[in-house]
Parts: sequence; structure tokens; C-alpha cells
Amino acid sequence: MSHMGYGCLMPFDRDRVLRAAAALLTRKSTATMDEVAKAAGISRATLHRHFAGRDALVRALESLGIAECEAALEAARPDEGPARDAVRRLVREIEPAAGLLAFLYTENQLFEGEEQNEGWDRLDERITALFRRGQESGEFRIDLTPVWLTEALYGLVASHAWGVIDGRLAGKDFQYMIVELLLGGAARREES
Amino acid sequence: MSHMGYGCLMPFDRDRVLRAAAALLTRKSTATMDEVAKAAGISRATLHRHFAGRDALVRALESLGIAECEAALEAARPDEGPARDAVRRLVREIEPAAGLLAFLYTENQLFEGEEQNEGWDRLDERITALFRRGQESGEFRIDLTPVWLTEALYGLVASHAWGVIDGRLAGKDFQYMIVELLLGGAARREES
DNA sequence: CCTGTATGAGACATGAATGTCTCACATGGG
DNA sequence: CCCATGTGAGACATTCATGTCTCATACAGG
Repeated sequence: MSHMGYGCLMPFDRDRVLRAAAALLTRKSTATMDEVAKAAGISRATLHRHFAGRDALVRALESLGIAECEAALEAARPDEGPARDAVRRLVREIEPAAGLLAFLYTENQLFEGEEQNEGWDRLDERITALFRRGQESGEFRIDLTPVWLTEALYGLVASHAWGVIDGRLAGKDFQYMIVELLLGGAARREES
Repeated sequence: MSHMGYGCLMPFDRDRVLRAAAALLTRKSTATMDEVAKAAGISRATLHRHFAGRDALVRALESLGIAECEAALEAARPDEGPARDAVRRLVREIEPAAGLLAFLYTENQLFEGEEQNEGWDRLDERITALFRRGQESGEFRIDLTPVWLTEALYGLVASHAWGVIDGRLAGKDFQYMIVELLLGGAARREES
């Protein structure tokens, strides 16, 4: 009797909501369900209809991040050509998911319960295998373990993503800065 | 009239409490004040007598982390000798504070309010200057910016600290793995 | 021995986020 | 045109961490 109308309703788009949530939580990991809903342009009620709770939302983001990483890994063709080129392709393909990965990387509560997603293990295994292949082909040094190189890759991706968010780094340098540091290091090459 | 006794009282040791809090929060960044108190071996009341609230506790940890970093920087003598050796010393000296740094690195809420501690800026400036000095002396390549190298150093320190906590990496490799990757990279050197 | 200080234990109120619910309304298909 | 589905807005209870309080007890110094 009182309201004139509600205006247009926002149709629910799971993927759009997840990406909005990822973008917000990357900047503010303690954001409320209400803030997430507003950022996604839907009501808290609708958000809660599709994700049982905050845990379920974070789990969905985890699955999304794993899926994007696996897609990036597929697109990078880690078994083809020189390992260093495969790493280069992997970093390039993983850039769109960098923010989401940076958020998930800090959600250490994901790895507390027994129900940790085994997708991470699969990813770790495949990336580790890439670095191991580079070692066996003689491209990479053998004194840096593949496990550490994998961990360092995650860390550099997250670091660069935060640096971009905080305005200290330029987004366009993502692939170059990460790959050059990871593969070549900071020391200048000997002029041989 | 009912209790027989309270047992021994725990004398308050600010430094010990802060280190226990840092160790716990590094593993579980959402730990309760109650959990922090238990981890420190004191009661929640006492914890709250010395730190006005959770914010104050985190701020104190931030100050502690900055102080330890500055002490590490002093001990590393960043202006003496080759820049690569100074970086090596810096990583070695910073290792005891790695866990605390990893925690603070993810507390992005610290950088939201206007009251962000300017100690970080001082540290960034000094570490950046070290990398810039290495570039000017010809030791480091110039296509990786000092700001990025500084950011990467933080990221690698945090990554290794978490890898140790999760049991994927060995604590004794801290300095070697970080310095070798940061300075030398993963690619094998050309046999000249 | 007595006293002041500081702690531990626990009760209590407060506030925030969460989860559930109802109802009005918009949209699309029959 | 009518109905089913799905959304927005908001009320509501619940849970939990927080912050404050009181009181009994332990310890150190006089």
C-alpha cells in the first residue's frame, strides 16, 4: 500500500557474483556478507539463498580459483617446449586470477579443517613437475627445490597483485617482473 | 571460602606475550583474544589490562615487527660492501622475524585507516635504496625496479615462512633459498 | 605480620555478523 | 490474463567476540 515500486530486479549470475566477491575480498578480506552482496549488486537474502553461508562462499571462491589455475595450466601447455617458456606462459595465463589467488593464499583457515580441497595438491604437483622437468633438462639449477620454486611462484604472484592494488606496481608489468625474477634473479648476468 | 588456592600466578612479560601472540596469529590470523591469552599463558583479563583491545594488540605487533626489521637492517649494514652481500646479510638477520612479518603482511586492514604506521615507509625506503645501490654499482640488472625487488623480498620471506609452518619447507634453508632465488633466479647460469 | 599491587577466574552487558523468516513486488511463461 | 518463480527489503533471534566489571588469591616489600 505504501511503496510505489521496487525498480528492476537483478537476475542472479553466479559467476558475476563470485567475481565481485573475489574482487572485494582481495582488497578487504574481512568484508561482511552484506558488503559482498552490495558489491555484487544483489541483496543479502539472495546471496544467502545461493551460498549457505560465508564458509560456502569462500569454498566456492576456492573452487573457482582452483578451476582458473587449472585452466591456466592447461593453456600454458607445461609439457611442451623449454621449461622456461612454459613458466612464462603459465605466469601470463595466471594473471587474470592473480587477485583471487592472493586472497585465497592468505585464507589459511582453508587448510585447517580436514576437508581441505585436494585441488591444491593436484596443482602443486603439476607445477612442481614443471620445475622438476626444467631441472632434468638442465635448464634450471638443482639446488633450488621444485617445491620451493612452486611456493615462490605463488608468493610472487600474490605480492605483485597486492602491489598493484596498493598502487606501488603497474599491472602491465605482471608477467615480466615475475618471470624475470623467478627465472633470472636480480643479479646481473656475467658478460661472457 | 570454597577454593583451596589459585596456584602460581604468571608474571606479565610484555615481550613474551607479544611473541606468543605473533606465533599464534601467524598460524591462525583469526585467533580470539581468549586463544591469544591461553597461548601466552595468561588470563584474558590480564591480556586486556595491558592491551586495550585487539586493535591495540595488533598495533603492538606491528611496532614489534617494524622494530625487528629495523634492527635486522642495522645489523645487515646495507651500505657496506657489495649490495649482494648486504642482501644476503639482510635475509639472514630477518629470519627470526619472518613469521611475524608473514602475519603482518596479510593484515591489509593495517593499511586502511589513515593512521598507518610510517615505519613501513621508512623500511621500504631503506630496502629500496639497497637495491638501487646494487643497480648503480652494476651488480643488479636495471630492468627490475627496486620497488618490485623490495615487494618480492617481502613475498618470498612470507612464502617461505608459511611453507615451513605447513611442513613443506625446511627452516634451515631460509636464507639460502630466498637469497639464491632473489639474486640468482631459477635459470641455470651459462657455462662461460 | 600486614599491606599494596597484580593476577586469575568468572559474570555481565554490548555490538556485530550471521542465519532464518515473512511479505511485497517484478518477471516470464502458460 | 493469471500463476509460478525468484528477488529485494526488512524484521527477528542467535551466536560469538569483545570490553568491562567484581572478587578472591598470590606475591613482594616494608
